[in-house]
Amino acid sequence: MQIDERKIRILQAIIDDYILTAMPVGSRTISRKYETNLSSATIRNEMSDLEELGYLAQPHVSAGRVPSTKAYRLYVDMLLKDHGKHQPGQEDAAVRAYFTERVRQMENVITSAAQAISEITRYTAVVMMPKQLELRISCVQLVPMPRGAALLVIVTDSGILRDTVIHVSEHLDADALYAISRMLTERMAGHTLGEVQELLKSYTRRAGPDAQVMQGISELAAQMEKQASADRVTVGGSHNILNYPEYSDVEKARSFLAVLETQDKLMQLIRDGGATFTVRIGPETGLPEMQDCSVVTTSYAMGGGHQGAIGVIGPTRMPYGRVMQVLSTVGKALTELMNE
Amino acid sequence: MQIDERKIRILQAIIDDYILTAMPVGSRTISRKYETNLSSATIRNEMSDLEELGYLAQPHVSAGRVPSTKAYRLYVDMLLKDHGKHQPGQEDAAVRAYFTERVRQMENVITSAAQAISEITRYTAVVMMPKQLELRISCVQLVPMPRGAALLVIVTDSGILRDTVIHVSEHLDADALYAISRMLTERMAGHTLGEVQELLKSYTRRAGPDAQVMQGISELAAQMEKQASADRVTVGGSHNILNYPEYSDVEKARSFLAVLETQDKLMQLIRDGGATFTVRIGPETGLPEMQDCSVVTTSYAMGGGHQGAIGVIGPTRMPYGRVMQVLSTVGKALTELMNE
DNA sequence: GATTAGCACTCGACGAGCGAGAGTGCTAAC
DNA sequence: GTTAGCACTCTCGCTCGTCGAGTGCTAATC
Repeated sequence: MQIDERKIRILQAIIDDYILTAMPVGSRTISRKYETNLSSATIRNEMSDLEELGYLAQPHVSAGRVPSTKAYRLYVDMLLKDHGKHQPGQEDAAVRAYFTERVRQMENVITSAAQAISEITRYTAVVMMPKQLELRISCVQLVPMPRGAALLVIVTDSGILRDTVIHVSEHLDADALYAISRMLTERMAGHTLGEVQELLKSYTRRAGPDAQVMQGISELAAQMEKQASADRVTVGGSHNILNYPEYSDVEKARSFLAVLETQDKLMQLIRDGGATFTVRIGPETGLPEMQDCSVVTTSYAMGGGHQGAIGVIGPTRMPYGRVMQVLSTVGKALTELMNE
Repeated sequence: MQIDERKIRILQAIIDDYILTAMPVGSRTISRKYETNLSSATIRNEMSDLEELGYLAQPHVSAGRVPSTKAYRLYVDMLLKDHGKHQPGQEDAAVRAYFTERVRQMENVITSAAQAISEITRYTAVVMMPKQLELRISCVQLVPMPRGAALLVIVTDSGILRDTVIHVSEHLDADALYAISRMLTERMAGHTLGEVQELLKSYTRRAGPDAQVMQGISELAAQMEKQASADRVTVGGSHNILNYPEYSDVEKARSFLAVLETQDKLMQLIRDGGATFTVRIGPETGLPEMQDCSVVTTSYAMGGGHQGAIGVIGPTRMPYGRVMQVLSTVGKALTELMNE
């Protein structure tokens, strides 16, 4: 048996309705709401065919039909084909506004992006920031704090900054700290985090008034390098999942949330699929805990040819079109932001 | 009728068992596990008295007893009285280690603290950072970025830092930016955020090569002031609540999580209760959504006489002793950190 | 040959009814 | 004051029967 144009139309209607209601769809529903010129009996025959072809499943004999993974696959593939002629949707401007509104600080782009996406889509969002080797120091600054403490700030050329509190001699006043900062910046600017650590090894060995400072820098640099040398991933709106009836079981919700807290599983979920959209449906995610979920991802460009990824995780029953629209808009905005 | 020492002992046993199991406690359980020299019948009589006194309730006639709000109140008040002689518990060192391990960066103390507390206690943690009027600028720094962009960083004396990306003239190289940074810092250091904004108003009006920079500073300062002038509160481990059977109903869990996302309700929950411990049990929280929850809070000292608050939210059935122990330890550590 | 009306059939949801078990309250004895 | 004994109550889990949604099949119609 072959799938023809009418079968596809009906399948689409079933998926649309199921996405809306999360309830098995009956033949009468389709005949009344979508294909008004066909009787329920006809739809029934078509549905029976579609089931035989593997696109539909019945939870039990007297329930309506539910789309299978294969059906979603078809549905998404059709969407993806259309998506080339991505018309800047009605929502586009709103999404963009909402997103840029939220992302102000360089340091928090990732987090803000995840939050924005999750709030717009009402699903769970993940944003991945690729590892950055070769992070170069741009500026080192000691900021005076009360009682012999100082805030040590290191800024890199890509706008990542870290700080930590260190102890310094009480004799050093603001001017002295400033002088040290200038000296440090001059000496370290342009060097990678690794080089700086290497450079400082000799210092820390011989004791001296600056030893504290140098050790602080060394530690902070090490920490920054460690953080930057791994892909980092943030999650936004993790408990949006509770809004959907497929997760009205707390146990399921918990195992879902557990996955989100496991870095490497999360990585596996949004592992890069190329420049354009990737959609993993149900079992395609590769995680048994995510059987009923789909993951839609796309990428954004960081400087230096690196690629980050953003994605949405939700029930397989997801308005893929809308989600892709949002992701695409945010992805573009992120790319611009990173390279502006 | 009066409550005597034995009644209290029995009540305590009931509460302890209920905290452990979350199941109504029967007379036989107490007689076997806690008061082995008394028969279940005796316990039954005592329980009947305790119920009359308002300390116990029965979900239904043939179920065991469940402690009432009043019972928890008594229990907690006794704990609080004992807590003066706060023996540095066995866990103390571990908690402290775990906490300091997590809190490295000044900028993220609040978030890290919330996470640490929630991970240690397995409940939901809230950390409040009091508003800071009079935030003084300590340092302004422009860090070169590719293609006519620069990262503007402002650091305040209390270690808060914010950054934003601004456009600058392409003619300005690293040295020039550094010179500007020095000039800016010299001029602004020691001034409050408000003053700086005032100061800059004149600048932004007359156009010039620096107008971009000045406007950037002004905007960032405004943003920082806005953020700092309100009490800020962060939540950690929000979905720990799903681990407890009283929230096995998704609807309840959702309304719980909704409260956590509402700043002012959250504020209301941990609004300061003085230097020492405050425990709000069930209805005492003042929020109908939190009927079955208790909130334990304590405070930590920031510089300048300001007080922040940290707290734990969990089911009324909570090991109050342990929670207070943890909060006390973390509170002290925070105070030290803030004033070191 | 495709579409449709009609009808028997299937199966889950829901409520009623029942027995088992847990735990109580009361009484009488110690 | 404490305890053993017993009748009583109420929930939980089970089965059973009814209701309704939705199907598949057949025969009639376009």
